[in-house]
Amino acid sequence: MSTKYIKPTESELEILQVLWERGTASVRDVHEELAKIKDVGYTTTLKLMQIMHEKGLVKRDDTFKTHIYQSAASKEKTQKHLLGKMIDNLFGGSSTELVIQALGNHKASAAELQEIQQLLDNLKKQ
Amino acid sequence: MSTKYIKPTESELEILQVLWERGTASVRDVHEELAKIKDVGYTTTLKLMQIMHEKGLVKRDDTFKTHIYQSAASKEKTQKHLLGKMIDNLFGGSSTELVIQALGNHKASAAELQEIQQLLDNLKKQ
DNA sequence: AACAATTTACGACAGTTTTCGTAATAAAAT
DNA sequence: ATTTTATTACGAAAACTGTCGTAAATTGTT
Repeated sequence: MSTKYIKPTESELEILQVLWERGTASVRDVHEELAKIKDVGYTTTLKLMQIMHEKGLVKRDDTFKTHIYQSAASKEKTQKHLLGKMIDNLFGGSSTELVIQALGNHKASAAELQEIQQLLDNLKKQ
Repeated sequence: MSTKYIKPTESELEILQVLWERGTASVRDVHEELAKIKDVGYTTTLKLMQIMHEKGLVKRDDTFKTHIYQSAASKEKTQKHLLGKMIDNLFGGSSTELVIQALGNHKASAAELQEIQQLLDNLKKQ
């Protein structure tokens, strides 16, 4: 495969977040979401999304004046990639170490713990 | 607290990695470690570490000609911070979702699963 | 003391990221 | 049809990252 993975920047990730949530969205849609959490101009969001399109991070339908964007990669795929990178960079390649840190710091609800338990049981059966 | 956390870049993380491993190190020490895994000039490593010092990412003893550096933050603290950021940015604030992804993708050994199980049992008791 | 080697300091440059203003274009409203 | 509004395109600039060369300062060697 010749498709090289491109790591989204932090701002790009914020935009992808919105796109994943909505499926498809215009620049205006995305911008209004972002404006809730940060102070940024409309054309900044536009430019960012145009660059993301050049990079291949997003696809878009430009049939109509208002272009409609969507993420090129699924949320899961991106999570997997970035997580793998972080495990290598910060946790010496040990996903277990990362899991322990994640569980140790943030407290999960009983239901969430149950979910993890189930996953753990499955892994043990192999 | 007024101490704003500064996110290390990827190159800075490579340097921190060495510092965490060795505790303290000179630029030369760090550079020789990095030279094993990447092709980079000495002054590049030096400059990076100087900038890290300005940012407060590392401390140094410049009593002698050869300055001795060490990380300003522990590995655990940095892991915690970056992990938290990733959970917010990529996993909608759910550490559980991250744990599931991490466990699902990378296979852990039986011993590691046991370790996670133990941690999970502890969490359940609360 | 003179020379060589090591280290830091400094400046510069290319590439990327984030920012936004202005102009051009298209659509909608009057 | 004219005017207003919304959107895209484009260019530019500031900030940051990663790169290294050269000079200055310090230490070590002969």
